[in-house]
Amino acid sequence: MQLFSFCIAFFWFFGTESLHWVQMSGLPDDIPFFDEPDAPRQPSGIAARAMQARSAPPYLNGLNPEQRLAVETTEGPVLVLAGAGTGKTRVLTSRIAHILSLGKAWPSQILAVTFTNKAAREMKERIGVLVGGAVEGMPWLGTFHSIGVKLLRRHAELVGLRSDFTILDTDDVIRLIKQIIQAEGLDDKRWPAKQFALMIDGWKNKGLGPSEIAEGDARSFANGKGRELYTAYQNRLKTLNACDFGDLLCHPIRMFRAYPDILKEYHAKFRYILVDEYQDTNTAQYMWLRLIAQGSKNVCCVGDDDQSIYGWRGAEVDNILRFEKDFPGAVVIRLERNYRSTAHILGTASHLISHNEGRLGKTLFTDAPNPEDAKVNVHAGWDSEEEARAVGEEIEQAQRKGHNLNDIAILVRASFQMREFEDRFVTLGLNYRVVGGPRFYERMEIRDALAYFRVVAQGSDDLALERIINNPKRGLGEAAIRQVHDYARAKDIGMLDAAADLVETEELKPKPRSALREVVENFRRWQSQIDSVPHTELAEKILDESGYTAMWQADRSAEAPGRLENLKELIRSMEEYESLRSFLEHVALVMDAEQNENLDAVNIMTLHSAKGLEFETVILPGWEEGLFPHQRALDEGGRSGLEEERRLAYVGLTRAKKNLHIWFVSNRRIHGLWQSTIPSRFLEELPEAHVEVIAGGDSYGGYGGRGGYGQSRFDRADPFENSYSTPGWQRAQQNRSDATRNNWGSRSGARVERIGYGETDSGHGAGRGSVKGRMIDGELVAKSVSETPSNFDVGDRVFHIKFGNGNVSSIEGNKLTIDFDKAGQKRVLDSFVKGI
DNA sequence: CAGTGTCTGCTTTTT
DNA sequence: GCAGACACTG
Repeated sequence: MQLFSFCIAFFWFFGTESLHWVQMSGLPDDIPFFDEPDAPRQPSGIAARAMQARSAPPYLNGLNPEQRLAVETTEGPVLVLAGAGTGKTRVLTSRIAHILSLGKAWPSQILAVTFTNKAAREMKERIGVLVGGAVEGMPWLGTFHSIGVKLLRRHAELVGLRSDFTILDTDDVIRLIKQIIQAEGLDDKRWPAKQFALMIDGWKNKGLGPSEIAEGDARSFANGKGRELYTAYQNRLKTLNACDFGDLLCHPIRMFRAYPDILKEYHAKFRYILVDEYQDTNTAQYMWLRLIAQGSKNVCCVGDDDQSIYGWRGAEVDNILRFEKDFPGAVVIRLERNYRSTAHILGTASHLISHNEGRLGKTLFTDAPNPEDAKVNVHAGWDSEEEARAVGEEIEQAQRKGHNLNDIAILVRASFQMREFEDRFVTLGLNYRVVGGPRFYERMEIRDALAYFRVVAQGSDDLALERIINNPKRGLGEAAIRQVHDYARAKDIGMLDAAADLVETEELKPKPRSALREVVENFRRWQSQIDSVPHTELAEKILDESGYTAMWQADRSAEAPGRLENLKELIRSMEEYESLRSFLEHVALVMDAEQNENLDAVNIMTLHSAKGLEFETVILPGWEEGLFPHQRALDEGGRSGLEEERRLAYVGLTRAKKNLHIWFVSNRRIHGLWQSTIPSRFLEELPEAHVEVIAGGDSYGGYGGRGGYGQSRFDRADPFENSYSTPGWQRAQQNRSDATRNNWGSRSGARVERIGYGETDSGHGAGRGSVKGRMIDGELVAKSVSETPSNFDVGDRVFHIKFGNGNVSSIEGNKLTIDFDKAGQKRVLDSFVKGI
């Protein structure tokens, strides 16, 4: 491990412009921290005089008064409400630099928590710049999970683990749960492992162990066996010496509660605590923080309640709203001076978010309004094809004017929207990158390779072994694996050991027996080489000798070369680590890979993955009811669901620095069917003063640019006015529940208002059961709709608002396939056509 | 035991 | 409309 903290003397040096860190002795962080020296003394003598003589240290220059207050209020609880683009990270990093330079704490006495590895990495880098490179001196800067791992490795035995426990990812967890469900004699079709994994995740997000979950929740799965299964799962994890992600938070909480003396040591240790993105903390993280923060009261949480968009995965906005109660005497500092966006963009975003209730309230402003700035553009389009076409044209135009594609982002609500843009950009030959797609370490071949490595590093990692025992195919089918599995269970040993035993007996059929023997011998050999062969070399050997590489070389499919390339990349990336084991540790927690930033390309991503980023030009397509706000958010989350969608819109708007384009269309293909849509209610919530309505591209006003047939409200001169600022739009709002019933099939308006509200605010987990009920209900509704025989017959002449005239060529329930005279063959719902 | 047809279901995502 | 999961067959 490279976790050496440097003992740093905090002297100001005469006349130096930046901070100088004097590295004294290398004090490994792993030595018991309670032996650490007290916090460094305040500088005295020459150093103190030098400090007084100086003007403000460089990291304070250029901070605005609020930022500076947030940096300098080091003592006591502080909540920094940092609006989008107000210099949040700058405050956090400067604050750390400030604490260090005043000599208030050693680097190892500061606990700084983030949510993502990316945020942690950025923070490390930026502190590095401020303090001149002593970043390793911050051993406790990391994600909640990575700090959790660190705590657990030290105290594993207190929660019933060994310190070399493995961390399971979602895939492993689901397979494990499936086994448990089957072992209980339950039907794993009726009770999907995936669903139960989500429930467990939900419980762990709340910090609940098997004995603490609500009776109703426990009963809602597998005929009341929920609690039993959860207990069995936890026991199984213990025997496997493994943790899931939730445990990385829950185990430390349990440990701190059970061993107050250990908690005390950490109280003494952490003098300053900082938390980034506080609005995203879930209950477990909150409990964790509360326990640790009982020591030093110097807790600084930074966040923005208006950007809380992860309620559905357990985040509690309440944590940030409650801060002042939780930490009496807290200083609340608002950062509202925005350095990112134009006044029009800020005005638009502020006006939109003001429609939410239950916020702490901030209004962003800019010091640098510029009359030249463009207003926010709202575009109306016919359908998603036109949307993609027009956006493509607009981007090409911007490119011709010399804009970088890298500065442009398309932010969508749901990933299916990306496809249309991708298709269009491919035909245009426009570079694009999809941010946040399947990540490197989640690719099948990478996970397979890692499974091999895991078994070599940890012979008892049964989940990993099961993944690759018959991959490449060795003729070890379900039957043979079951035999090994059962034997291992019976003897309470690992599967690899069980396999080793079994091949010595006559129990297996000859073919599987020799195949299994080879597997065992291979792993035994690799295991024996773990200390003698360099780990990158060993990794290559494993993949070659197991036949895994050969399998992909023999594969003639289009992806095979890419997969081999990925495997090479994996081996290459291992070079940075000291050993196979330290590499695996890294991989378990840091599941992300770098993007190619050298390529100039348009960024396409979801609104969620855009949080924290900024772009010169932002395009927000698909602002239609049902898509954004998403129907399911409304169905399952009721009012709070709508507010979260609005915050998501706010996040989208505030990503833009200069140009912001919002799109809505009147026809979109959803689940393969063309459906009419109505503009998002969020459009109505934008302030007219900052918005300009653009009448589509040149194809606007007619279908596919060929124009002419079909009339709709968007045919008029000013679609914006006519569509949502007028009595007509108001009427549409009132009729929304009817419209959505037609437009969105089974997930629909009227029914939802009856069932959906009030009970699911707590997010998934608890909500799941009731959601399921609703889905079944929805299915029934959908069926009754589709079983209603259509009023049309094959051969009927019909008219469709988008496609014009055509003949019905076939009918399935209420779904018609129609040969249109001009638009070709399409499948549409019968409610969208009229007989003529 | 592995390949081919049929059925299902369909937001957002980190660790 | 399409991907992923599952059931059936050689």
